[in-house]
Amino acid sequence: MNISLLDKQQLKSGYLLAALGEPEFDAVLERSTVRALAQGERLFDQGDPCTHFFFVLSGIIKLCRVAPSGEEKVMDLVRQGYYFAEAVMFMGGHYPVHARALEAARVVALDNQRFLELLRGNSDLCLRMMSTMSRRMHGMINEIDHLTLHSGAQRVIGYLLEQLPDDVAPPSVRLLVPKHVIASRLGIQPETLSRVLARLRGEHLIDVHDDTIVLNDVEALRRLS
Amino acid sequence: MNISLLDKQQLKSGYLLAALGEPEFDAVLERSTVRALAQGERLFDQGDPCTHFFFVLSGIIKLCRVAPSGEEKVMDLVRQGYYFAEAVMFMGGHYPVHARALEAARVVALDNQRFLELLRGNSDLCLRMMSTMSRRMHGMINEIDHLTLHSGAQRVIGYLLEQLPDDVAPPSVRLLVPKHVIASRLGIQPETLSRVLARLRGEHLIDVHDDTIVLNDVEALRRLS
DNA sequence: AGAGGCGCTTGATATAAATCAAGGTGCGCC
DNA sequence: GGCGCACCTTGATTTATATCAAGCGCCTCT
Repeated sequence: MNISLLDKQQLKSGYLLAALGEPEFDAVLERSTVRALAQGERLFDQGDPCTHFFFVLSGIIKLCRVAPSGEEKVMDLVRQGYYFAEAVMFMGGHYPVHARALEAARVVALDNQRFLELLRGNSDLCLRMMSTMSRRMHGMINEIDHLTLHSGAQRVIGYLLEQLPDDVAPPSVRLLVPKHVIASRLGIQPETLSRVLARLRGEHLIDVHDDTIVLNDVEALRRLS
Repeated sequence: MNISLLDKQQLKSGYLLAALGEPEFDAVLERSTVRALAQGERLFDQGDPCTHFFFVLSGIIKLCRVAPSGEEKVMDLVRQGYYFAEAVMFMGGHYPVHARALEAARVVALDNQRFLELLRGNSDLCLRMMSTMSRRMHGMINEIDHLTLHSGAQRVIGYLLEQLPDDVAPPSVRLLVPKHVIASRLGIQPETLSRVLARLRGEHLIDVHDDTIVLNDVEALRRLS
């Protein structure tokens, strides 16, 4: 599928490509395509040869690993306006995770070869790329920290605080994905997530209405996380 | 402390700087210093302003986080010939972990500002840097995977196999750091590590002599990991 | 309308790993 | 020498979380 003007604008507004001039930007687009994915559709599997990286135009992409047992760990949930798999191109080879559309989604697939050519001659773009990668690494360090040094309940609270937009009153979070996906993201079972939320509700720290969670005492929650 | 010729050679043989020509390499060295650290000595703390990244000439550097409770999680153990904290410079700000010398160590401290200048004009160096960062990210993905999808015993086995040099017979691993450090690295308690090793010993899958572990059945261990 | 399926919750039970506790070994140091 | 101190091991107990199981509300499809 070809790329509409609107898509182009969205793509260019992302941090990574904002550094590019018109001719370079067009050069990237030349070999880029838009992929529309149905709910649950596969974008790539772990181990697939890595040829492209991606930008999310709409919808949510789930990046996950699956254990031999079939159990699945959600590594990341990528939303509109974010990139993913951009770091893989530097090791070539294969995608280290599976990518699935959690809901109907549209992504831009950017050609690795073409982009590497561009990087070779544009160290400003390189620095942006490295900044993006660095940010991602910090996120992973925090994730490892949380998985090892914090309890399940603490990770849940941390997730809620992380998702909290800083402009809403009362402070509240919309869960945009099914709870069992969030549980996997946090490395706990759905039952455990349910119980943690029930406990927090019992302590009047939060209120739950469908997929909206109101944080009644952000300070107290912050102390607990 | 100044940099000896031998140190220079070691530094230059690392992947990252191997791309540099003589004048550029000298430019990097100009603002670099060698730091000798005693056992247990602090190199930097989490939150310290990030001004340098490092290369290990000798000894072992421990990168860790510590929980409010005081409990410590070893994020990485950096050996001779490897870099660390090189990705932090792109986000500026602060070190995300503590760095300590596990044993007496010598490191080269490379000035971030100077290195960034160099990167700005050298996209070949940029690509090497990105490759290094990409490799590190893959390691972190695997770490998160292991922490969530594998049991303590499986992580221990995975660690042993990872450390296994591929040229020794019989297949064996020298633990170069105290066992409680490895336990923290794996996200388990020292007692648990001890028990796992005892169990594997009981099943004749490994033999333990002091800090050397002989893997009697690599294939079987690989199946278990 | 009824059947089936999915997502979620709640309860009962099981289990891996942490914690608590004690003892052993080796080592530096007074 | 012998005392204190890491480091490690092993046993007993506790605890957080997973697992198993059942039930509910909601949606879709026939």
